Amino acid sequence: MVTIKDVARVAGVSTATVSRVIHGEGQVGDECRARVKKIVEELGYRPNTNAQALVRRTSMTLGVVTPRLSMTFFGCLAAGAENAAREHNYKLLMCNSLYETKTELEAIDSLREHSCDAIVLHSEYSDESTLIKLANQISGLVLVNRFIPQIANRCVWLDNEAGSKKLTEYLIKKGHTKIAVATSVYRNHDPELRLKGVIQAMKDVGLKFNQDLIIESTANLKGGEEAALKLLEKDIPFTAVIAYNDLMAVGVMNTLQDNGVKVPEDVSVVGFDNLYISRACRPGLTTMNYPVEEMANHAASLAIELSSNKRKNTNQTHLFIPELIERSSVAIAKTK
Amino acid sequence: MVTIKDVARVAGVSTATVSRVIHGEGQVGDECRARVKKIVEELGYRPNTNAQALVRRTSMTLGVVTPRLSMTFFGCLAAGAENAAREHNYKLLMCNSLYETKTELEAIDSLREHSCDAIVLHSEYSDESTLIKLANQISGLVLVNRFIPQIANRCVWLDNEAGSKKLTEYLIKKGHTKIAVATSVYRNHDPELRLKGVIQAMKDVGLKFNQDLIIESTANLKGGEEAALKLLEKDIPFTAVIAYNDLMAVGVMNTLQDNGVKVPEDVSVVGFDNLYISRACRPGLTTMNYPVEEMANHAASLAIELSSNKRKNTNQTHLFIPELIERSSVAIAKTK
DNA sequence: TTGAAAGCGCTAACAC
DNA sequence: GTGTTAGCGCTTTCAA
Repeated sequence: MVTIKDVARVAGVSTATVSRVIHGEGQVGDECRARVKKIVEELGYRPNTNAQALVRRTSMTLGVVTPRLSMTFFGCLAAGAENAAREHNYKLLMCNSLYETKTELEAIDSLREHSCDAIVLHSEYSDESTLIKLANQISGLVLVNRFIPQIANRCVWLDNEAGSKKLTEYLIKKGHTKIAVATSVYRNHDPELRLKGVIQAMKDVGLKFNQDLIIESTANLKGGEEAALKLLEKDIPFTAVIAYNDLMAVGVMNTLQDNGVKVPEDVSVVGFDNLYISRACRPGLTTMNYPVEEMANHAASLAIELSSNKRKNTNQTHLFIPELIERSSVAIAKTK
Repeated sequence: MVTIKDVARVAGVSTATVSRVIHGEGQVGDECRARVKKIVEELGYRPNTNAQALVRRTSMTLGVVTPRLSMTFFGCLAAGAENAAREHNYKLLMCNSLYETKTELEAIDSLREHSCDAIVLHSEYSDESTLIKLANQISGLVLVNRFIPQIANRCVWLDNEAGSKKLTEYLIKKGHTKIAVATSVYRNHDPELRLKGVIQAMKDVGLKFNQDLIIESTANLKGGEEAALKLLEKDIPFTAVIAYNDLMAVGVMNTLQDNGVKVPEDVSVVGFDNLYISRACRPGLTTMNYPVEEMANHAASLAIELSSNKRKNTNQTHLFIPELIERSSVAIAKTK
């Protein structure tokens, strides 16, 4: 390993001078600068970031904590963060929290051991007080999926409720009044907010939402399949189903079709997130776009700037609005 | 930030003793050990990993370089690596190479600056000599998708050719003889190997492969759609199409069906990878399982053990065999 | 414009 | 059993 000392020795200067040349700041004579640069090149010298982090007390790394990297949604989140990190010349440290508060906290601790002071966190289960405490301790911590008023400027979030409301209004405009909802068994933030949006939209036009048409299931393909089955068993008429997310929606669509229910002719189905899968399934799924990658990019930049004091903590929040993606899974409601 | 000195001062011992207690090795008196442990707890002391990395010359981090984290396949790869990293108490440093050799090399350089000496690399475009050189420089470098004989023990790979052959044999057994192939425009390793498997399987039973039935396109959903269109235009009879991967296969299936071709009644379609999408699409896609997560886990462990000399470099290679996943996209060939 | 030197937080001989 | 000490590779005053 070639160190700054090696470069200094070969160039016949002090390490301080080499350091100045490397960082392009500080006064260095032209001739000297050129010589050092040449040696750096020849020797293939690259500064050791651990040593730099030690003395600078910051390591130019961005930590990202998400539940599970193998889920497309979180892969996209990580990709967005990576992008921002690269632009800022930061490295990306990744941790899976596996949907557990304990693992999540451990991940953050281990990130801090690495002097990693910019952190983007997607936390579903930790409670607000824990998160607030954390945010107050770590100036570069940014949440990417939740809004907590006390730390508004540290939240990059999507208006789930408004999105869900918009989606429901779209369905109502198409004549749907008997609307079923396939939601997540874990009724935390997002599921609850999205459900709220549905109910509000219906209430706004004087429709009353039938609570019996709420089906709880796991928030994935299989959960969607199971939800559709349960729904069919109930034998309550419905002309549309709003799934918590795209994965569930596809499961619902498939099972409905397998049971002779035509989508969208008999029943319309919509999802949320606009994952790759919503383009691939048949019929193409109408859904709300969740600009995760863009949001993660924004969150990562924010975290980096906050942690390096390039941006001061204000009261501004960072709200994104989902937009409707129309495909082919919705039709005018049957009037019978 | 609380340092080892703080702990030492409060506990009335030297930093060496604290260090011994932290790592549980070296002789320390029981009473003293207990006192130090208590103080560590009280003060919330956590060792600074940058300082540790500096003196130990190794940073307990695993670097993973893949083309693009937002692609499901690479997300799964990263998840598998994360798992192994966690087990070894390593951190995970992620880089996107964006399918470019230059970015890839930069990523590896920056990983090395971090004293990150265990690296898992999914490289599609770099040439063998570059990779061999790299592997010889970095003892903890492991390739996760290629086999290069000179560095056999550093390769964790899937037998693409055998997998593709097996898949083709399955199709032949179902009576298919007119088989089309939708392959990637970038005819590097995997696509070439998989194509080879197809041709070999047919040759083995005395069938000759019609080169006109090879369609090149991008290796994603859209590419599959385009490939199907081109195939239809050619107006050459075929009863099955083997797509380079699941994404293409789904595109092919959808476009075929949109054009009135029934899958699998008229045409059978198969993919490769066994991504989530192959379960979600209709009909369910018959495909070869690519155990990425497991392979990445293995590769990461190997990289870590190699870099820390816990395992010595042998001539053993690390080969995985894909297995057939039967779903509903294949039927007996029509005899007409 | 350049160099000397202190020190970031930690580990590991070596001494006692 | 425990402490002293010399660095790991780098940055950054301060002095020249």
